[in-house]
Amino acid sequence: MTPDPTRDESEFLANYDPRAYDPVAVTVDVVALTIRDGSLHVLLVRRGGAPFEGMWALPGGFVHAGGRREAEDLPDAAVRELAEETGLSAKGGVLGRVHLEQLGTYGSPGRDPRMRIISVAYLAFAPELPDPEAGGDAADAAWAPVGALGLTDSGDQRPGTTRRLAFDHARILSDGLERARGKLEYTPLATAFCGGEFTIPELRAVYEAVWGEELHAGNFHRKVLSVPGFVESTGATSDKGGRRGGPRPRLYRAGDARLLHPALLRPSREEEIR
Amino acid sequence: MTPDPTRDESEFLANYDPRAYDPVAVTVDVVALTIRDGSLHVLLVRRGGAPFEGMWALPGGFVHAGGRREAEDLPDAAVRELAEETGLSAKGGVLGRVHLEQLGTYGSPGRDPRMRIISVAYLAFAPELPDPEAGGDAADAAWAPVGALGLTDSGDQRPGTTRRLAFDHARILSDGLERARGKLEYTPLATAFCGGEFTIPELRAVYEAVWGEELHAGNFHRKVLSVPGFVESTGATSDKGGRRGGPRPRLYRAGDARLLHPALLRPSREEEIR
DNA sequence: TATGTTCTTCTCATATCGAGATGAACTCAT
DNA sequence: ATGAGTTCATCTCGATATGAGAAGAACATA
Repeated sequence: MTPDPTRDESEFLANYDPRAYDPVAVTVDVVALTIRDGSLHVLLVRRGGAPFEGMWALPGGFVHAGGRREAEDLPDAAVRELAEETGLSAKGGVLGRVHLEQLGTYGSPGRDPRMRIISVAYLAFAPELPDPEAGGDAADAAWAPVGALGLTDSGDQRPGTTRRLAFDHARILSDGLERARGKLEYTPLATAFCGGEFTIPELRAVYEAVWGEELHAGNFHRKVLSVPGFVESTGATSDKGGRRGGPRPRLYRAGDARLLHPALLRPSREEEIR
Repeated sequence: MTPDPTRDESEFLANYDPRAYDPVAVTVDVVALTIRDGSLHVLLVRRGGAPFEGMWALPGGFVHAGGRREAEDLPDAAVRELAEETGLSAKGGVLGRVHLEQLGTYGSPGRDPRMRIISVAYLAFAPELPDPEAGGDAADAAWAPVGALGLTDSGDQRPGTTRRLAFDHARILSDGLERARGKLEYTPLATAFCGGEFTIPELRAVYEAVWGEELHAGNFHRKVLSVPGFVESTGATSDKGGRRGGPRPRLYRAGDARLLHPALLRPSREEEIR
């Protein structure tokens, strides 16, 4: 995409001093979401050092920009920090199936007391993962139920919430949740929260956990099967019925659709329209 | 959002050396879109210096991070660069009504031959604006018809295109166009391309220019009026008929909706679903 | 075995959409 | 001034999608 510099530019580059620009650092932060016990959880680490020591934060850290270490791309930095701070291995299995997308960039002056820091936030959807193990700069790491973090619509945390989030991470998490809620409407990404094979009720549980409201089981079932490419049947049936009874649901896997058409709109949008 | 550092942290900050991190610079680039003569145009500048001297690029530049100059927020930097390089004044009038939103961040190693540069791209929707005047680092500035840039789906430019784009700006522009196309579906942002008062056919022309396909006039009319809060009537009527005839259309202004419900879906989505 | 739960498929009324048609209002060329 | 062609605004009609509810079969648990 970027052509090689011409010979004229080589001369220019030889005299170029990167230090002539303002000092600024770039970090990545990851909003990693999963479903545990039927409710939405986010991966958090407890900070082992200043600033905000002892508070909880999104996993993340500085991007290797290319000074002493080898330059790494932004998504690679996100996966590396996720692995370093939580022990969730990127190799093959565990992090292999996660969906990773860029969420947004947060760079207000003063968002980090150390210096001017621009943070590129990533959003990850993962099926149920094992408990994380703290590493790197993290004193602790855990899946935290999103509902217990007391997030408000404005991106703050309600007073009295036990796990306080460092920096502007409450805002980043709020933006990530809203993005996730929206993406479930018009993309098949809910399947990224499930394993390789799943049932329609399991898929419905994902929607209910992310959207925070119950859905009409019959209509949801009809809708999922009527959207082309959303899911495809495996022919098999789950070997167990539901925990509280009911017939054994059939098994499906993710289809080849990249967009849901027509979309699966959440019921209670009326309020947020104006 | 970010609490003040505690006393412990003040001590930490006193010993903190920003230079310990890799040298990296942060820039903003702006994809400014408008409708001219019924087709979609993007604001471009011709580079006055290396690298890529003489090629066209999105307006943008380095963020004042807070070293010698005062630290500025990212959206402020976007507006400032837009004003500096194109002469479109940010004060009050011209740039006052533009919609600005963050598009994404581009930071692959090697995207800029000078050093590791992380670029935060912004997307701007503007009503018809005057011709820009080159300033700052720009040798020239102009509204370029998007259709003449030979953009492919993969974010490259077709060979033979006259105006070649520097850096990865073809990719950024492609992403911005796709974002704009999608936003028109479920938000009332098409009104940001119109003036304070507009007619339904003018609004339809915006959709047709951005989506690149003709719409059914009757159904579009019914849809716009049926979505609550999309437009509201001024009671007045345009003083002229269409250029090629027809009755004088009625005038409307933007309503108070922030989301279109139900959405206004583009017809030819079938292809891009898989 | 009895009871309650859940999966899956229907039904039906309502809402929305795509395609086409119509009449009135207007511009432009003759 | 007249006629031809264009466009606005509204309506119709069939096809499709949606929300709410119902019903039967399969299953877990007591």
